[in-house]
Amino acid sequence: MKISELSERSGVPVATVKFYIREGMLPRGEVLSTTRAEYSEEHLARLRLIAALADVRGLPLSRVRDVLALIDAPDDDPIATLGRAVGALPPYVEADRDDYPRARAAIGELGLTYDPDFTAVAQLDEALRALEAAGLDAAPPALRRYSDAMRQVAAEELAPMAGMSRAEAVPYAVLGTALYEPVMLALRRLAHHHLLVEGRGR
Amino acid sequence: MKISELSERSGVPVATVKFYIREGMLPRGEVLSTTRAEYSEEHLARLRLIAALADVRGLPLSRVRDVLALIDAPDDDPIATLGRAVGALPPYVEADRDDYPRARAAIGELGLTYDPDFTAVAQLDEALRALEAAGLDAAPPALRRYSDAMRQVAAEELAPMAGMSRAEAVPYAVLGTALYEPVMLALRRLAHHHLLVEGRGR
DNA sequence: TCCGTTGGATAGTCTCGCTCTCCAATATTG
DNA sequence: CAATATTGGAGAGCGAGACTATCCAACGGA
Repeated sequence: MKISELSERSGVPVATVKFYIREGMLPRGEVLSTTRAEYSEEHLARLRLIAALADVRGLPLSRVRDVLALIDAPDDDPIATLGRAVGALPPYVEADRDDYPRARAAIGELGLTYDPDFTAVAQLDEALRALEAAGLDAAPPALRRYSDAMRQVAAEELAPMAGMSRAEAVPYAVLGTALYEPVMLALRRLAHHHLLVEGRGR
Repeated sequence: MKISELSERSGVPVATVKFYIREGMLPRGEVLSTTRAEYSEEHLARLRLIAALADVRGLPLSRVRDVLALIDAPDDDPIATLGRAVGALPPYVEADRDDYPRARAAIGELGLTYDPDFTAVAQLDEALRALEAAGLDAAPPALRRYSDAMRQVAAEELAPMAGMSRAEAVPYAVLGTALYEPVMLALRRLAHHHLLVEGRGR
């Protein structure tokens, strides 16, 4: 297909497609002549992935680039690759330290694995710091309700990955992490609403 | 306290504090003389709230303003106020339509309350659209694992609100929604990691 | 007394994410 | 076959957002 079709089918303006190509996020189409280049279904899928991360999740393009780079070149350790890939998603923290006291304590009490190289540890530490600063309860007992629910969810989510190659697993896991998060958060808010409305109605 | 102390205790640069005051997000201190103004603990709390929403959650200042406005002037219906307040948090959607087919179907099957005025409905619809576009499973059975977990979490979270006045409840609910979300997401990622590492170790 | 700090206003800066303009070459249409 | 439209590609330009730097007159502390 030509660039105008690619644009129509993805909903991304032609000028923006060109911009993504220039930025190296989307490969150039196969050049047929000076005024023709052919784009494949793979280009479309890639473009939709970029749009999903950038528009739906609101990732800055620099983060989208990071995620794409990890998808393109997963290294030998798929767990480490996955860790870095989901680390590119919000909330953004600089993993500059190697000691995360709040997160370490919480993770220990909750029976999870503490690995300072995994970005989620820094994210948790930062989130707990913010809770404390705002005067909300950040102690392990209050966190238990979240960790129990999340372990259950995580176990069900990982089941489909059992039969995948690592080349398939990384984009799947990144997309899944990125795109199910808003679903989960919306359902939490809807559950609050449901409980409040129900409580008032009676 | 003076502005320099306010700045130190909050970690926000003086120039930025001035900027927030100019933008009307933070009230001016009580003017004592041409070169002195007195800031209270409430100013500090407000500033920390702004910093939590803007820095930790990465909200655009326009959204922070929306949240603050709702905290400052909750209207007569606390549930509607709460709905609009959490609607100011990401993910951002314009609630322009009044029909959200995917969300409506999912909410119906999951036994929740469908209310098109509640922003989370639009957020869910958008999130499901993105899932479909990416080829991931957005059907109600796949969503069940999230809704079950979220209902359980939501019920435990609402318990402390029973004894609050509505003036207390709105900021509490907004802050809680905003600040526990990253905790929950980090724990989900940690649970994935834990399960993967554990599975590999054996 | 005198230097450093303060509150307050204005203008400047930097990044991001496009979007606009241009161009020559090629398709398409009448 | 001529006239017109469209294409791929490159560069510069732009508008929003969020600060940040400069300036200034008026204090206040040593």
